[in-house]
Amino acid sequence: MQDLIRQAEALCQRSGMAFTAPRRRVLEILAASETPMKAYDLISKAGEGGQATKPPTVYRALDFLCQLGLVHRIEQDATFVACNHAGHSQPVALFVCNTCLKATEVAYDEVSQILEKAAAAKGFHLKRLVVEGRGQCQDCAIAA
Amino acid sequence: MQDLIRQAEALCQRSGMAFTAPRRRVLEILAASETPMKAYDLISKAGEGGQATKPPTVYRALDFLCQLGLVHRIEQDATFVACNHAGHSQPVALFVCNTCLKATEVAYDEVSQILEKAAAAKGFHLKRLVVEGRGQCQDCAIAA
DNA sequence: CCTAGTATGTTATTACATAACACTCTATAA
DNA sequence: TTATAGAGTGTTATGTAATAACATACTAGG
Repeated sequence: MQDLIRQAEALCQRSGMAFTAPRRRVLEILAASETPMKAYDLISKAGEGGQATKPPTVYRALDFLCQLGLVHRIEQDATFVACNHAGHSQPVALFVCNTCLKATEVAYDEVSQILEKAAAAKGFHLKRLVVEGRGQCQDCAIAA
Repeated sequence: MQDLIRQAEALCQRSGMAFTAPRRRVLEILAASETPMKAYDLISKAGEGGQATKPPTVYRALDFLCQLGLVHRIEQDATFVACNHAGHSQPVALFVCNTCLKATEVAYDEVSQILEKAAAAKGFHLKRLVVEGRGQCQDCAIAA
């Protein structure tokens, strides 16, 4: 997790972007969380201790972090999760466990090629792809 | 489009579910729309002419129609679109054009198998899958 | 030093979705 | 016939997600 922060710093430096306090704070909170978080939980968490934090501050940080690929937004339920593969922004699928709510990240290449072809067959040129799943993770399967 | 309504009626009859007025109304509006619609546009559209329609009425109808596979929810932007392949609820990917906003539906099988395997490799058992894309459709590519 | 660009702080509002409860309708079994 | 269970709708209110708009601060280049 400290790792992730360092990666973020390095990434920002390379691309000439500022890794400012609110951005760091949001990433730290997400990195420390076991499960994806809702924006408003992030907002209240970010406000603990220090000064109150308002929605736009957090949403702006999230936009920034998502663009860098350091954070992913899970569209299904509007939650946010820190990314493992910081930096190399290959497409990833996010699988969320219905029981423990943890997210598993899976890189795919094959899939995106197939989908691009399938889209192309209908004349559609794909720019962005969202692949998400729900189900049961290994730990919860064992526990059950 | 009349077709879709008839399919819906048949589908409901077979499964012993009621194809009630609000459900029909919501499906009609969606089927008549060129592009996916936001819930609140649906709500105000549904309220035109007849009596005012409130959010829960429409959301309930949408839940119902989504469960039957007659309507899809596009998670990226929280819109809803009527489905072509009523009845046989195979997994579909939805590709939305950034220009004209129309949605293209593409069935996939291959992809879901690959993703299931990829998930299984991490011990994850997949139950539901969301595949969505953004890009440019054929018509808009030609126009540009 | 000033000014353009980038980022944050703050207020207010818009958009998306559901909880909770009362009511209606219909089928079925006493 | 009437009771009652189930499914569905109507309505009020509220909860939750996200952004518009504008003021302010920081920093680097002319």
